[in-house]
Amino acid sequence: MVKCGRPAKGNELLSRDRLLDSALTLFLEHGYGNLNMETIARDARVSLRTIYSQFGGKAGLFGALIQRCSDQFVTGLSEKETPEQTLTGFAQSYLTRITQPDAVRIRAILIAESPHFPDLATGFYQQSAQRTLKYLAQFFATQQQKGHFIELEPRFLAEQFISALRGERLQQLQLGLAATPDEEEIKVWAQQATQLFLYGCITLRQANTAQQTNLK
Amino acid sequence: MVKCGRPAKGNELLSRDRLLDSALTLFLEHGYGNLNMETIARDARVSLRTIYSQFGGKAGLFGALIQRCSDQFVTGLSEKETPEQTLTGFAQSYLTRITQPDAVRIRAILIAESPHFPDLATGFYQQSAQRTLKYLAQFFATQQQKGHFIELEPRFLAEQFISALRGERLQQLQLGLAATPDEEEIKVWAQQATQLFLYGCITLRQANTAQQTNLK
DNA sequence: ACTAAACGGTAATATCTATTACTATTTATT
DNA sequence: AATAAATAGTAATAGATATTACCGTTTAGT
Repeated sequence: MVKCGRPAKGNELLSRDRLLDSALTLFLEHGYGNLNMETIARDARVSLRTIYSQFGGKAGLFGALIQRCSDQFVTGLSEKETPEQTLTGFAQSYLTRITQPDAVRIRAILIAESPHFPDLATGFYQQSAQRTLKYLAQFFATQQQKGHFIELEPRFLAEQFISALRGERLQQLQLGLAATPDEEEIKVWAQQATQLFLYGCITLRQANTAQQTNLK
Repeated sequence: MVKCGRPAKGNELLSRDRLLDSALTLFLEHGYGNLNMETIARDARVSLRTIYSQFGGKAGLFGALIQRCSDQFVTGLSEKETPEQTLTGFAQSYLTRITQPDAVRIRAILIAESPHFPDLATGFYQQSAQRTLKYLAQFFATQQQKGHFIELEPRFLAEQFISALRGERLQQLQLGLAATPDEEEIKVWAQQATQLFLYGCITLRQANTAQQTNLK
């Protein structure tokens, strides 16, 4: 017989967190359709009834999970000396996050289930990608005012920069065809992608300088 | 009672094609896990036994489907007057193909099932993406010899160009958050992405010219 | 102390579905 | 004509699983 009964005061959220942790791990491992509730309950040392009373069912549990980890995908910028350094720094943080196996997996699962959970997909995207894009766009807008970047929609620049960062490697990661890059690989990756992108949107004078000094 | 029995000579492949067509449509609509064999059999006016004797099972049927449609994702280049025109033309063809709802969906399903069908994912990627990237890399290599592009790995340039083309919009499409673009949208999309990319890898003299003439 | 709330554990329910079996039918092959 | 091959249609098999029900236990609130 294991300890059971109404939880002591203060511990009310303990089992809830433990449940969410277990469920996240298991969903990442098995995906949505191939994971059964009993496995979750056993792993979290929680009764099936508790899951249903707290989350309403499998879908509710999955939704709560996605919402809880949406924030982890937001990446901000920290200003450095030059725009290039700022963007390269951002690129490294961003790539480090989204190439994590768990991050790749959660995206894949969400893509797979998005037809069944359209609201969840929307919420996740707004909480993660949209916010990151907003920070980037603000940065580009500011730099444009300083005359450092050509006059294109800041939002467009932000989207294209993010897209340039992802690269083909992320597609391969998503299909399980490539290994998670280590820190050194990400560094090179971030730098090359950022440079290639920059010389397309930095103003001409600076572009010349950068091209002559940084590219061999 | 419906016609049955051994098929007449010449019609042997008829039911096989009809089966594959039905299965493709249904897989696209329901995904892999949410589609049952009975639905496929009814839709294709085929018995369950026929499916199992021809494809071995659900997995075999799915595999045959993916292989049959891999080729449709390969896009080649047709040389135009300038590199920019060539790449823009390619961009339009490429975007037109990969933004088709069916193409988006098949990719999403494959991503979702890639843990269960690693070989299928590998085969699909090699048949489609790898071949397209190869064409692009050859083009960049040729242009580099003519001195039109900076000296970076042609393969890297090809990957970054493809990635730039996809843009954030494709992510949104994959999550079901955006509508399929029409021809006009794709035209703008292709042009903007190509230009932004080009001024990062085209040689300086040409970059200057293009920037002055094509960018407002 | 007493009641209600929240829990764990087991089992039952109800449904869904991949796969196989079986029978009757049509055509190819000899 | 006789046999084998390939099919359609129906039903059976076997297994999985989301959800609910029930029972005993522990703690909060009064």
